[in-house]
Amino acid sequence: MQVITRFAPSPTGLLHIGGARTALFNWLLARHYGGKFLLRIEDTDRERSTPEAIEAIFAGLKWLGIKWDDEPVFQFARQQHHVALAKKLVEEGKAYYCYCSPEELELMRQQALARGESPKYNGKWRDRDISEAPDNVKPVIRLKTPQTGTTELHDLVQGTITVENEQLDDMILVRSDGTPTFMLSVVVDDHDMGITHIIRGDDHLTNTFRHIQIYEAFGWKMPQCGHVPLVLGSDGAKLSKRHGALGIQAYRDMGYLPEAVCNCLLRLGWSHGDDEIISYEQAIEWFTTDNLGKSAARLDFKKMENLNAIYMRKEENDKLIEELQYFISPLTSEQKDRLMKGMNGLKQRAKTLIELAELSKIYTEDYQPAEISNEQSDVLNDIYALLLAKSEWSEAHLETSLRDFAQKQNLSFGKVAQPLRAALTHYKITPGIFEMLFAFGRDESLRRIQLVCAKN
RNA sequence: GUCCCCUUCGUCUAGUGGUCUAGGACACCGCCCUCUCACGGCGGCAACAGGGAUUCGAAUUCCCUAGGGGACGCCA
Repeated sequence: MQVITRFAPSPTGLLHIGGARTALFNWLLARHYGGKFLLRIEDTDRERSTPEAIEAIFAGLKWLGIKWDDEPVFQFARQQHHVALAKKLVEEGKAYYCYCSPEELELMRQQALARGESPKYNGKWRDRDISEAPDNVKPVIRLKTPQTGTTELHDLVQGTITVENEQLDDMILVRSDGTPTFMLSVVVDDHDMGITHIIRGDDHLTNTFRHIQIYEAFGWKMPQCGHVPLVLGSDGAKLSKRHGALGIQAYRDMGYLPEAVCNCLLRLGWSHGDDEIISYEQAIEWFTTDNLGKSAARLDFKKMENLNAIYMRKEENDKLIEELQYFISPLTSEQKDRLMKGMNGLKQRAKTLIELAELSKIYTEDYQPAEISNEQSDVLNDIYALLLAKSEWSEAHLETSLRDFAQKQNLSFGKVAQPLRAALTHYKITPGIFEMLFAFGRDESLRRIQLVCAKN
């Protein structure tokens, strides 16, 4: 049997970190088993669904490197089909019309609450004849669910969970305005799409028991479910705007690489022994629901930064320069050339692309001479003479010459390096001087040194 | 209120009855390397929520308590 998973967000806001992790898990599971990963946009809430949100979902997934198979399914377009199936259930006696008004239901809930019961529908129209229906109320369609016994879920993450059927009420399948509810649409769509495995947040856990009852009413096979705990904010509270319920786009804007974000998300609630740095390929090879954790995890930006730093160091220099373009103004070919030559030293000093962009100013900004002391100026004059005589301009050769020079002058290498650094750039934190000399090139390096010498 | 779930270092986690005086990673601290800052290397700090029970033996099984989370919409 082919494994088919899906990610089914509602386009009512940003694609946040929790949703991204859910998508990642489903994608990895499908890839692991050589199956399919489908995307379904649950746009049935016409009030809150927006084209911008749909676009943000597409863009977010693409950025993360999560590619879905086939065309996305839009749930709204399938409404007629959903309703038709609900009506079929009514004909079969498995669902019924309910004429309770919203006010009546609200009262019902409050009364149940007052009795210490869970606030649920009391089944008023379950066995009542339609002839008793009031004229002024448009009915909803409710599922006739079992009132006794239990419903069992064999969850891939949580294990077997049992709920008393009396805890569940007759859920609404079709609203009084004739539109299907989420409960109905999800089940029908998952069935029609051939979904075999669903990984989703455990906020859906109780919904799943309702889904099971709908599957049973239709006589369909229930997909395998795995409910993963939610991602919490760094303070352990539910994610809110304050601590990271940001759109995935925000992580890009903070200068993180998608590989690092995915790696970080992967380790939130999933593990493979002591492995920490896990490539997409390895994740696909290793990912199953067996090692998904059961407890909620907090998002740690320090760890995300650390991972990002690791991925940046591993990244090819030209790729990094490409990524950098997102944060800086267009580069001239000369600037690009310098950056290429100096990137090795820069990328191990930055944790994010934003920091890298900041550091890269050493090579891209206009030159500002730095201040040096008279003593340093003397040394610098000698260095200038030394370098001027050089035709070979490799890092290794420059290092040999300058170290040799320091030794002959009986100077600690710091005494040589400091004025040279100051002459090349006014930045205090920089890559090593040999790399900088190399990146700037012979002409520019000498020009800068000479300028400082002349000034003093 | 009712139901469901969770609980190992500050954080993410390994751990499925004996190999645990509990391992790794991030963070933090110290040392080394060193031309600044980093990278890197070495070392340190630091946890089985509490209480019972089962067992020769429990982080691992069971029960209770506490804490946290989730769900209870004509939202998804």
